[in-house]
Amino acid sequence: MNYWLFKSESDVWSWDQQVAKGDEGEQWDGVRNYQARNNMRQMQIGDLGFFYHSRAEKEVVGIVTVCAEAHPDSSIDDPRWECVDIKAVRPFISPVTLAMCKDDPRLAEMVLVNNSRLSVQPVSKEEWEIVCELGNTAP
DNA sequence: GCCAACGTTGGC
DNA sequence: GCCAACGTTGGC
Repeated sequence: MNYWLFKSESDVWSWDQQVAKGDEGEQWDGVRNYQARNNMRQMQIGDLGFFYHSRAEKEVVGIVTVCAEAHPDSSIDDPRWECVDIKAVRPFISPVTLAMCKDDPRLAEMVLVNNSRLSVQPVSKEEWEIVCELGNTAP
């Protein structure tokens, strides 16, 4: 059981759109970065992830779970790119902003804080619990 | 809207 | 295999 973080600009694919997909979920397509893809290849069904809105909001807004393991990305005709399917689990009671993560010394090693460009990233169990606590949300 | 940081591409 | 040029991301 591993933890991850998925980034999306809310005007491209938002948490509300993800929620609207329900238990069916949606493929996390459009990733064109090898590191991000490799992270998705390691995901297993049942892994949990944060859903993060980048650019405008810069905050974690919800929790998702992996509901299909890595498969070819149907949005492009190029076998190099794969993606997983994710579905919404629950929203954060209060969103956790990037600023809050940067302000918390326990999250100094978090990829979100250190490598702002990676769009699919691993989260440690400790970081997972801290961010959930900051958002008053069950881990 | 700007621009720094980063990743990718392609010429050599 | 190197690296300059280019495109994109995402914080500010």
